Amino acid sequence: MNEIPKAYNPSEVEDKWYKYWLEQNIFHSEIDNSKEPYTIVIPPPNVTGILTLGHVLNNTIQDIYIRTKRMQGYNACWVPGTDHASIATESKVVRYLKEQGIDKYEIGREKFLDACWEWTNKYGGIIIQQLKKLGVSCDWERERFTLDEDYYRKVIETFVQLYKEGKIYRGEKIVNWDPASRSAISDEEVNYRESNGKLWYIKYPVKDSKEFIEVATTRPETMLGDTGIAVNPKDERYKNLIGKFAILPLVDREIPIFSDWHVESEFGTGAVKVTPAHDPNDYVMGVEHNLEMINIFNEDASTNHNVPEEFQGLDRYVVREKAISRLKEQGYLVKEENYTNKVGYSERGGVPIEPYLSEQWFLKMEEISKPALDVVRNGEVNFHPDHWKKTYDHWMTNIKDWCISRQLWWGHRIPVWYCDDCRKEPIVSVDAPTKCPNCNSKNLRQDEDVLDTWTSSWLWAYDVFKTEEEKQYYYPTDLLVTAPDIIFFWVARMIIAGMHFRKEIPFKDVYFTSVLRDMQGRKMSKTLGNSPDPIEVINKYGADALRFTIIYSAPLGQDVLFSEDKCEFGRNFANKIWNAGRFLLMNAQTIKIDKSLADKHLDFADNWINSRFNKTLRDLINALDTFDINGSTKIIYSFIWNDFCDWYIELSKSRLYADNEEIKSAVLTRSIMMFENLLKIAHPFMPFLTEELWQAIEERKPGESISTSKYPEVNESLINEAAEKEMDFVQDIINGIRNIRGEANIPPSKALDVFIKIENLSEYQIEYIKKLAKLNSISFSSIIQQPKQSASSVVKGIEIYVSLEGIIDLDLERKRLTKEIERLEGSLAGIRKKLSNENFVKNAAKEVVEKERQKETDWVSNINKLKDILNNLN
RNA sequence: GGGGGCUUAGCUCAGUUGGUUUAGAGCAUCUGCCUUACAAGCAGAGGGUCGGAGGUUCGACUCCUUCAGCCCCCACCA
Repeated sequence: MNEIPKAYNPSEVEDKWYKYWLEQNIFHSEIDNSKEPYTIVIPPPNVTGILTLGHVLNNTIQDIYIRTKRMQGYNACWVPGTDHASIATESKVVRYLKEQGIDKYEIGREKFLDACWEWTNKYGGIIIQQLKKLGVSCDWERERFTLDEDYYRKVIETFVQLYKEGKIYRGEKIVNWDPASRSAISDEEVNYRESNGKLWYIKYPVKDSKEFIEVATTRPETMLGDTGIAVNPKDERYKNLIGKFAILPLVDREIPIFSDWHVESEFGTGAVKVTPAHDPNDYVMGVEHNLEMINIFNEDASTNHNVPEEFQGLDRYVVREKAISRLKEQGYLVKEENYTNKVGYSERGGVPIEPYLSEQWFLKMEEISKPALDVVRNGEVNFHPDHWKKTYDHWMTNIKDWCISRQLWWGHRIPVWYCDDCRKEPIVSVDAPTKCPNCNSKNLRQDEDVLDTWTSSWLWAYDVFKTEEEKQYYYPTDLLVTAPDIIFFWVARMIIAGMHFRKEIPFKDVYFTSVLRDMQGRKMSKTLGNSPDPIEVINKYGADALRFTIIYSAPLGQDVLFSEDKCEFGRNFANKIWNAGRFLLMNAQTIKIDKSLADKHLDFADNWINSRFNKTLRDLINALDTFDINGSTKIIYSFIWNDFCDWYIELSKSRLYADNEEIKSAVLTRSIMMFENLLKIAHPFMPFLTEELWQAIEERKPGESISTSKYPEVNESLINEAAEKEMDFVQDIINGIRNIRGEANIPPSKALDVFIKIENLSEYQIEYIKKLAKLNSISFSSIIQQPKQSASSVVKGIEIYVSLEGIIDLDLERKRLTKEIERLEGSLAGIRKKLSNENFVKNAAKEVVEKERQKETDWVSNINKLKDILNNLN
């Protein structure tokens, strides 16, 4: 290695090492009973999705744990895969076909599914390739897809099992209907958005009277399906009307006026038009009061034949306009007001949902969710940050039955068959029945619907493993890392499934990642175009830089504001490590590496860095254990940059440039060994750079990798307070001199002469101070007098004089000293105030008081010395 | 209407169970440097009465109450 580029170039090394890791099969895990498993299952991205910064954050965190545990000797297994994402994928394919002039319903189920598979095969590999660019160490041999044949079967088996347990039923209910994909969706798939609408006041004539009853509505078009009017039982205004009938304008239907506690007298007019087929609340009232349920919409939310002819076949919003203008013409519209309310949108379809009465399959949740609630409450499953526990608890205790059928084709088809001949009980079976068990008819028809995507992903934590042996070994998994927005969709349901089907928790810890926002705090989204493409960022800054930056800026439980140029931070850090390596390796070309000298010629700098490293390692492991992953990056950063680069390497230079070959070898060998340690602890965060440097340090055996090297262990005996104290002292002296130099703008090329009033300084201390403070000479003795034309500093009671003959600005120096004296006097005043407070002396801990007393004497001494210096300045 | 989170330097954020002088880092700013690892760098400096008010305490960025602002989640006000 003769020429090492000055700057780290990630694009030259990343692909090379990823390929190497795959070739060496480093990420693959097999059952090994001699090792403890450490398992993570990936939150499977949508099969045709592309990588977002959210994925980057979440997969980097998983990779950090997997890589750390792998190096620590665990059998680390990270199972990757993708989700067929029923509705998301299907709507993409529908849109694509539409652009080609092809209609889903015209080509039919089979051809449509062919198109979906084609689409999946075309785009399905993209996100996987992108994840590899990020450097994640998934076991790709275990890659799974929720529509894999055997996985598909598991989903079906689960349905059948639940059906047999009596947990699944079919029923007609109001569901959230997505008119764009013409399917039911679950409550969780509806997003509510503020919308500026109107509140229309409409009067309905009361039958056999001249009176009117006035109602208010945000959705006048639904009046075509009105079958009642409700008022609060206590509302005096309407008491006389209860039991009478109103005549529905435009339709001419007689509808009953009744009372119901759901109605709030204060809102609107206090009278509510009731449309049981198109409003969940009205539905409840409809059932209680035996109202007619008139469905006025087709599946695409256009009006059907249940409305008067002039309104038929129109889009719901067209009907709204038309209804209003008719009402106006006929004098029924009283007034309209601006009104802000929340409108539910389909998460995938992006259009307002329509509450819609239809026949669907439901899963009873109450009973099966109980054990899942317990394990979170009692801490078998831990959330990080743990305040999500509350959210979880609230949802779980108010859980509703889950609508699991979707009027879609891309997914797991519901394993239910109906006999067209006897029309008895539906046949529920994993394998297709050949004949009806009741009448032997072969006229069987399978349910057209598929299952909600999440009925496949809730099995993910264990059914990604194919055999029972593997499930026994790898399950429960250790950690789940996911975005908090799928806590109900996925996390809760996985815990439910784990507890119900395997009687075991699916994972011990759940880490909820930050939500990524742009620098204005807006959520990153495709439509805003404010989300940088991670691959472009990787190409520009490097995968390691992106990984480190995003983790460094993502504190647990808080949103993170991110922009591409923040990655300069990570890039600079990578470059810093690169150059530290470059320095060591360049020296290794001329200085012999000799591991037998590793413990020879130790001085306090060596003891200090060992001490710092072991403390750092201890802190780092603790941070990872407590899921303070953001903190862990800070620990690594400051050790590498400040301790190792700024001080240790700089200190080692004076010994590396001396002429004792053995000392040179000892120092360089040690430095490189320390560097290797630091590469190891940084590796899970920045895998590519660290592998590149680790491989460059020495000739490695074929197949060796830092990924499988042994993670350092804390050696408490190397934690050395004396060495840290000594280092502290030397650093203070150097900083004092540097401050004088900086303040006086003396260029580093001008070597200074320094006098220190101290009895003794070791040879190393002298060398280090000279080197780092750029001194020409250093004189010390306990009787040194303040030289003329010198600047001064008092460090830990020790006077330091920097001779500045001919260049000193006495005014400036006086100012500097005065400022320092004022600073100390300020602090002293604070301490004295404390100490003169009897209660403090009486109540505070003895050590604290003692510390303050010590400070007082120290500061008084420093101040006096500085005052003398100031007085004698000439 | 409930629940949760946030508010510390111009910007983005640290600050562990309340007690090392005058609260830290990175970026940005200013000054001096191409010092043979790194200008993506080195050295130095300036910059914050920790959102407001009150309280607990010998002592509060840290604990409590309250107010204000911002953000999320949940909930059947048509």
